[in-house]
Amino acid sequence: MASSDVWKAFEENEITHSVAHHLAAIRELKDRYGYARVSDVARYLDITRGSASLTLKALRQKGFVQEDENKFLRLSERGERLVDLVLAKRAIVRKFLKDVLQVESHQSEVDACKVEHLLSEETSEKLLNFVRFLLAETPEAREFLDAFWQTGDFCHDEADCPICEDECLLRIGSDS
Amino acid sequence: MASSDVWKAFEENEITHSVAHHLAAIRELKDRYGYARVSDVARYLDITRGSASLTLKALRQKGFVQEDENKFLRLSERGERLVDLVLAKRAIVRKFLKDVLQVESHQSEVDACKVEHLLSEETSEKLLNFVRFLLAETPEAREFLDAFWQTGDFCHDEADCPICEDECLLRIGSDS
DNA sequence: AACGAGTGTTATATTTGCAAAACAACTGGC
DNA sequence: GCCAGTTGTTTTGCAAATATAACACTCGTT
Repeated sequence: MASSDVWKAFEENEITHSVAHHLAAIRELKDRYGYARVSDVARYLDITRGSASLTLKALRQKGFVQEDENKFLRLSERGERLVDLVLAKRAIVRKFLKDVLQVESHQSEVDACKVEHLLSEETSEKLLNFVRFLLAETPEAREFLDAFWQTGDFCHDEADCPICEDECLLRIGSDS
Repeated sequence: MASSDVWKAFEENEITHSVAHHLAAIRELKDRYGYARVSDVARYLDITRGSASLTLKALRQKGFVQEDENKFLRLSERGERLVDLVLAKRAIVRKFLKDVLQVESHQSEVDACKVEHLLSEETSEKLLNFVRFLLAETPEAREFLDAFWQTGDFCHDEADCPICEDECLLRIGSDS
């Protein structure tokens, strides 16, 4: 009766959305200004210093962040790797949404940001490959994309829809 | 200095992951067994009745769920629409991951389940269209997919990568 | 009538993420 | 040297989402 193993996996992520952005903030701030302190992170994320201080303390204890003698923050090796992964996922998804699906730019940003820390490595890698292939200038990719973009709305008819044969998804396209 | 409007949008979702699955449980249980009570939902989701009771009470107050004289639950009109959307998004993503990217089946399930309630309507609709077009038997789609699947790993070279020109994502492909 | 199983609710606790406020330490201008 | 501003920490409080445990109701069996 229970199909609970799948949906409960939602909790079991290495990091939370909030943590991902704390780490990314350090990366970004160091890149841009050469350093990142607690206050800088707080300002960047538009939260209070107290809040940032607590979150970053936890991240220090978990070994993702280290602190300078001058209270300058930096990512540990693990932290760097984690941020690499998260930022890569965000960039891949954003690229896919914006440049392939042609989702509006800001919306691409938001959606990519929401899922960046949730995607598995397998999915991310395969999506990366897919987007790379799609946007490379091979003839197959070019022709396919041209055809796709030109077609606009496709298949509002249940009969020959390759998804609806499994489960009916037409409702999503009809009233919104 | 602050780019905080994007990442804080994570909170602003119509429903949470948990709520999505409570609603989907009602749908599923009614389809399968003809009725859904608090305990049935709890069993289905493998949580305690107390927890389900509270969540469902909130959903009743928000007008997504209604209750029979016999304590049987059913989705309101709004609830039905919401579940339609969520399940459609899950199905679209799963289909895309599994049948296009060829992500392993269970992983597709898990990843789809994690993002189902986070995607915007715009993204979902465009993804739906994309997958439909891709899996329809047009020559462009066929040739493209054949070429893609056959190629396997693509472009492990930063130089001609259409994503890395913007931001370097190669790290994701190299060590995992 | 009484009991046990199943059901639903409530009371209480935990965790997470944030804000607000109080405090100590440092810094730079005067 | 002093004072103002900035920084980092800590304490406290809050809200949301969940969990557990205890309680109350109903119903069928005996």
